[in-house]
Amino acid sequence: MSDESPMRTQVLDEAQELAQTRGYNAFSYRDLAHRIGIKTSSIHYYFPAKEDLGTALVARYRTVFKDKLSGIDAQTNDPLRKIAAFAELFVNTLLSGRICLCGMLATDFPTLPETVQQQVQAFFGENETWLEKVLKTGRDQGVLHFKGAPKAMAKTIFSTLEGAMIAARLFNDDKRLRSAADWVQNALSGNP
Amino acid sequence: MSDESPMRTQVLDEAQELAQTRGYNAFSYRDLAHRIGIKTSSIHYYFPAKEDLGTALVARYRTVFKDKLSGIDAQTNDPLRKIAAFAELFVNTLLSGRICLCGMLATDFPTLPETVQQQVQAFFGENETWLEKVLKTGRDQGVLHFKGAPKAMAKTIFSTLEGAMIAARLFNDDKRLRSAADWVQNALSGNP
DNA sequence: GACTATCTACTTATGAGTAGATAGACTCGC
DNA sequence: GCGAGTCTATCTACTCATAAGTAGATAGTC
Repeated sequence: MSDESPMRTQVLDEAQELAQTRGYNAFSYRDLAHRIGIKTSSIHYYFPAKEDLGTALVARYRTVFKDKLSGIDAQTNDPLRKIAAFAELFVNTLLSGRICLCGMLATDFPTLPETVQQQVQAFFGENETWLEKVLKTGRDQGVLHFKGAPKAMAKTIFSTLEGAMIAARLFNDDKRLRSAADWVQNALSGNP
Repeated sequence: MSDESPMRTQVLDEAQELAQTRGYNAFSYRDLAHRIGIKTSSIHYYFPAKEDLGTALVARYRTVFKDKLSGIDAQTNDPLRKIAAFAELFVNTLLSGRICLCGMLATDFPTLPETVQQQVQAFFGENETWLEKVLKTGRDQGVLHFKGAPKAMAKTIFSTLEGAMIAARLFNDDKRLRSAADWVQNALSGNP
């Protein structure tokens, strides 16, 4: 039952898609089993309880996302470009017909097992810390312009992107997310 | 079974609280019945199917919200104050331990009955139309400053507030929503 | 023979919804 | 002004499907 088992990965993949489109409470082991073509008991073999599946799901998502942030850092040093690339991650997720996994789970929050709640909070924290650093550096360099603490600004930007994703899907309109992302960049770059 | 039946209202009240805290798929007629102290069949008497309950819920929410917008319009003509009062509606909801009903339902969107989906979209539309008008007037008067179409700006502001509510609850931190609201106002008022 | 991965077959609880009984209030004709 | 029927709101008692999880058989692999 190694972490790299193809079946385990497939279960996580399908679970992630369902969680990103329907939410934590709106998919079941049954749904997963049907999609994959196995029995629910086989899923219990890899993830004894749904909590285990949820935890593994967000843990993997966090890892993948951290790698993407590292990718951005490796790609450019320009703070404004970093913000643009960050927003692009969200646009790409939306274009694949999904919402950010942790955006979905954040609305399901009170119904989640505690270990999953902690993972979701950790995801938000990591992203906001990354953004904070970019914002601070950018302001120190004089290329980004905003009032108040970089941490507060980071939280607001992250919230805006998460909210815009949800609204964009509601109307099946990517432009909503795009224009939210543009607004953020415009405001930070100090344009009127 | 008139719309003003106290029991019907109580069912809607409890359902709304559950929907605003847990989401559409995470509450049942059973939960409702337990809370109120009646049997599930009594709820079916007022709302034959969950879809009926969901539709009535959002319909009522829209009406209440429209009244609040009218209240703001009656209270002030200053566009910036209107925006502030609008944001205040969200803060108050959050302080009562809830997320905007339609923010919750927007993430549950693909799992909702069609009639409920339409209601949720209508709610977003109404709010954004109201905001759009305020933004347009404000810019024409020279008191609000932003690039692009008022409609696009309205959508972004609304998304930001919805997203910030969700994130604020995740960390039980009202300040997240407050600082998002402040940022919106700052950006619109043309401060750096 | 132990380990891995899967299956069949089950349990217990829940969810949405239906059928039909009942008790009390309301009303209409005599 | 009273009784027969009707309406309102609730209940009991079900159905059928699903959800999460368990026990234990089995077949292949190391």
